[in-house]
Amino acid sequence: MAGSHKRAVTSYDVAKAAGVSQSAVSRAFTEGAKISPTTKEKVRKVAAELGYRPSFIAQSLITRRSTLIGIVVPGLVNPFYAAILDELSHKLNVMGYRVLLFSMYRDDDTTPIMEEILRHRVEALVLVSSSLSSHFAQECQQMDLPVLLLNRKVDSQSVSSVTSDNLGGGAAIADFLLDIGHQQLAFIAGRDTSSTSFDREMGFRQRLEERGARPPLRDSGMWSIEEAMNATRRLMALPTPPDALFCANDMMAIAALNVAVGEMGMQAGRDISVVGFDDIAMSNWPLINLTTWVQPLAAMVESAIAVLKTQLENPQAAPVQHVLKGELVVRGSTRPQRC
Amino acid sequence: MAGSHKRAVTSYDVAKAAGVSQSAVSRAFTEGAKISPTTKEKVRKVAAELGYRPSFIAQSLITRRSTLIGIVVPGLVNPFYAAILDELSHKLNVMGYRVLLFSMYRDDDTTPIMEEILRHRVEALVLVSSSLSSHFAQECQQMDLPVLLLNRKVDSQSVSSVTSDNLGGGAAIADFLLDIGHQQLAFIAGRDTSSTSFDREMGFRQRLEERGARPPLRDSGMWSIEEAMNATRRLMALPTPPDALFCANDMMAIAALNVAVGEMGMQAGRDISVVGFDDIAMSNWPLINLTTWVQPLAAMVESAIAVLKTQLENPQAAPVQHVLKGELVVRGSTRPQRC
DNA sequence: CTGAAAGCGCTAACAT
DNA sequence: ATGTTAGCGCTTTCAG
Repeated sequence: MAGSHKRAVTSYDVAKAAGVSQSAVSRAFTEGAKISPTTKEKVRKVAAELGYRPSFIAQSLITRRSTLIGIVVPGLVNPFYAAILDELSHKLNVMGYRVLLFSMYRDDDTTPIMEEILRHRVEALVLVSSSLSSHFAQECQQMDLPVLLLNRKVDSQSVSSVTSDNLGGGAAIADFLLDIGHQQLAFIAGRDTSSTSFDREMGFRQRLEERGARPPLRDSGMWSIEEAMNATRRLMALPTPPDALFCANDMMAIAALNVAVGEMGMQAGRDISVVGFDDIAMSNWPLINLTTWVQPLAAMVESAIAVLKTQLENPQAAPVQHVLKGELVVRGSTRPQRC
Repeated sequence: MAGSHKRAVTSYDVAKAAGVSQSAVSRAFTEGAKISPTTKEKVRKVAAELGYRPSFIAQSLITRRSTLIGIVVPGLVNPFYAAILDELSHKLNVMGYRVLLFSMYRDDDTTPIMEEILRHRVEALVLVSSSLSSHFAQECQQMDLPVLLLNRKVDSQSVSSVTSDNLGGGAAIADFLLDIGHQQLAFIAGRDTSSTSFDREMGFRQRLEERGARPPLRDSGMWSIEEAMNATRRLMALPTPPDALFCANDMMAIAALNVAVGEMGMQAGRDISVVGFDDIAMSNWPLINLTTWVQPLAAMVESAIAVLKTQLENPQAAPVQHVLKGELVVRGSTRPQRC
């Protein structure tokens, strides 16, 4: 009979086999339940023989706790997201939660995914680098469902978020590039809808302006390797090409490096300076050696967990916006301090 | 009251508000159910106003279908695994399944995770690059739960697996390295427990032997960047260091490149040849430019999906072992054919 | 300490 | 086409 699974062993089956009531079986698998060691042992033994495992589904229905946390990530090709998911899911597992994963493409509509997630009665929802319509934000709030934006924020303060100081990072990079003597800067943006790209650019531009520097050239890499390579090619083909490139994330900076160094034969740190944002693992590899802004990934995940914990304990807790600070790490892709 | 979520809207609430029976509400949300367009509209309107969403939990309990697929990955720092998970979860979502994710460290014991997964009544289980105790293999089979090993196989043919031709890949790399004139080869292994590393090495060694070449030097990188760098340092410090390195995966090959090129100032493709296995995205970057064996990731995921589909339709279907073929892609990290 | 009974939110016969 | 009823597998009063 196609598609028909064998019926799973139920607590009732165990009860019958062990000669006890069904509730005894339940108690045998409930920490701190009133049950004699004797029957507990007996029940557990029979259960093991029969291959009984309490169903989370039935349990969830009655306790109204799914122990599920929904996580939405914008794809996993960017190692930064992969690393976040890795950390996050581990910590959540340790806390006794299971992860319901939704990997979506950047331009997917989140609405159907949100509907799905809510139908699963997740106990909390983490959106990594993606946003939430105000409609759902409101709805989640109404149903006391904790929602957390990680590495993304929205204007309204009604939804919790954990980000790093994108504005400050952009500004520090402007300072750095100016300090080492660059004249013609350029910015390669992520997507226009992204608060992170926006803030990084904003911080960058403002500091440039404050210091009376020329505004940067600009192109968009759409957060994609391919597009960032194209953007780099376009910028370098300009009549007055930039002598320094600030890319909104490491993946795009590495793409720029691949074009400038790999394709055009330039030497990074001499002919051109390239700066990224994130500090993904490979940026530290000798072969890449990218100067970048360190987003404190571990701290961000830690903070996310902390926020989740308080919201889980007290659903009425007010949303919080955490902004963690990062730091510039100077490597070989930028030229040394001018003498 | 801490921790108490607002009770979710139920079909009964909607029924009352819409002046219909509870089953009418159920039918309004069931494709192709016998219900008049009029009441369906009415119910849906009221449901939308109340924010009603059918509970997957209650649905699962009664239909005995969780629409959940468990996926176990050995961490996500290796982009190859991240890419697999990305592909796989997308396709599964499209098929109407949700993904329950478990990211474990390589040396974690899978037993507690397996227990958890089974309690969720997943409809199938995919283990990426990790193995299954014969005990669970048997238990899953008994309960008609499809299990699939992806990028890993076990000796017993009782569990389905999808791999690429690791043996053939290792052999082809031996041929290639010999053909371009290398004398002293070395192999950097993954973990000893890994069938993939084992098969790649086996194919490599056998071909070397067949062609009367010296057996390779050997060290282990434990699938880790750090360890692979250490292994490379050890090998290169030998009295007769190797002139060519075959690493059991791309991450370790890139680590080797980082040491040989970045640290020791060698030029890859001239002073030494390095070959990887997987063909992760970054291996194709000009800055890395790694010669490697292409594991057909898309085809492997496709095949995994196909296997899953048949097993899902017919739980009694016999396990299958799919071995897909890959191909060598020659890039700059190996020296050109000798003239 | 243990069993009986109620019911979590829903689907699927079964009636009407 | 619609309502009524009986569970899905479990936790949790409530008696005993």
